[in-house]
Amino acid sequence: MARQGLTAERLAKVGAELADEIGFDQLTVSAVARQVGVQPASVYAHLSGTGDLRARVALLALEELADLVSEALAGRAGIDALVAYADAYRDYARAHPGRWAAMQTPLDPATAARSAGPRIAAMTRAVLRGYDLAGEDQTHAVRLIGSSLRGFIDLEAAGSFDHSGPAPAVSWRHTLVALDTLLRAWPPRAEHDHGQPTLEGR
Amino acid sequence: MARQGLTAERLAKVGAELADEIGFDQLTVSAVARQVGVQPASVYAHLSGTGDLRARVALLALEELADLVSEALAGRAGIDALVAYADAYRDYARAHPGRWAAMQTPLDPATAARSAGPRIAAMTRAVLRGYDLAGEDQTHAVRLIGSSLRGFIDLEAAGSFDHSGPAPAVSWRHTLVALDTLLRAWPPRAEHDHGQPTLEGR
DNA sequence: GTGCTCTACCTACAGGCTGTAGTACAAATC
DNA sequence: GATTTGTACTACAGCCTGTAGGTAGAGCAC
Repeated sequence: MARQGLTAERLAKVGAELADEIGFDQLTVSAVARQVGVQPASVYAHLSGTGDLRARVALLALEELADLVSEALAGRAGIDALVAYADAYRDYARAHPGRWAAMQTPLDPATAARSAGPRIAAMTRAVLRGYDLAGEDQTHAVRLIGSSLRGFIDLEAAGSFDHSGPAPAVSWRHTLVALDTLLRAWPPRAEHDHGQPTLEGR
Repeated sequence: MARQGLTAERLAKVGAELADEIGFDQLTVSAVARQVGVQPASVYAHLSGTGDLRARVALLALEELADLVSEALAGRAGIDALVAYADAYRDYARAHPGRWAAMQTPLDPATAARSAGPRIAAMTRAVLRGYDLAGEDQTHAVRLIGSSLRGFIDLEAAGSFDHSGPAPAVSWRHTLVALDTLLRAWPPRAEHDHGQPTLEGR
């Protein structure tokens, strides 16, 4: 009855917190409405639906992560920058699993262009400035780093590392050192009996 | 009216195909019922609900992938085995996006133990037998490989590589060569001005 | 073939979520 | 105080889940 002062921004913020608690795939218009103590229909005055809600949470998460990465990278280079960059990702994902999940769902191209995604991409390339990479090699390196970090974080979040060996944090450190090693020696060369079979297609 | 001969196995198979078409997150009891031309309630005679349906699709996908990987690895070692292993993963994910997504969702521990997951894990370690890794190093290597491949495949599926540089397949080859290089030189060592800052915690 | 049993599949329904239409009431402006 | 604006409401239609209880076909005994 009394006005709550709902806005799309506030709903996105509530949605982000709720996603961290109950999981991004459980995030619905109804859940947000319940959380702020309002009827579901009222939310539709500010959001166009569940898809809109989730996209806004994703945008919010990208902004937050971009800010954290930006802060982490300040004044660092080489492996220090790489570690700071990677830790910013992993720390964020662990602290905010719902927002992390939100960031993984593809945005439509127009929205993606307006998001903080490009800002993050630029910082990723900035990390690689500490290494000696030119042209396409840089793209390959960006993709390798992105793949490894995202894969590790997803597997850790899914609990895939829970039932074996040393703590994930130890493997994480090894992974970062390994990536640093690779970047310093880029491009990698297959030195194998058969020559370079892997670059010949199948 | 006429009997369809529904079974849990057949429903899981239909579910797998449907997931590839409409997306794993759109896979519901209702959708499967529609697909086989039956009332939703009838499906509950064979499955305990949407969760059960999705878990069965995941198990089916794990079996399929395990068979493919097993076949791909036969008679190969070293980088050839690594490439065959990785390509089996990527090919499967590209051919069956819904089943790939199904495999990513965590199963409950009891089900996971009975799945083809352990079989796949054993084959992953088999790939590493071509390299000289002992004890914990092997675990770290398994995790790095798993992370990199899964991350790459997920990013490619999400379309993250669509708007830049060379074709993903090119980066994929580079990634595999890079991983091979790393495995041959394992453990990686940080050779940096500051010593080994990354192994000291933060 | 008649009757029995099992079970596959059905209709009907309760409850939750989405999204739309139309309404009441609070706040801001004049 | 009257008007305007917009916030939040009730009511509803539609789809999905999952349960309860009923019908009919398949296989078997005789």
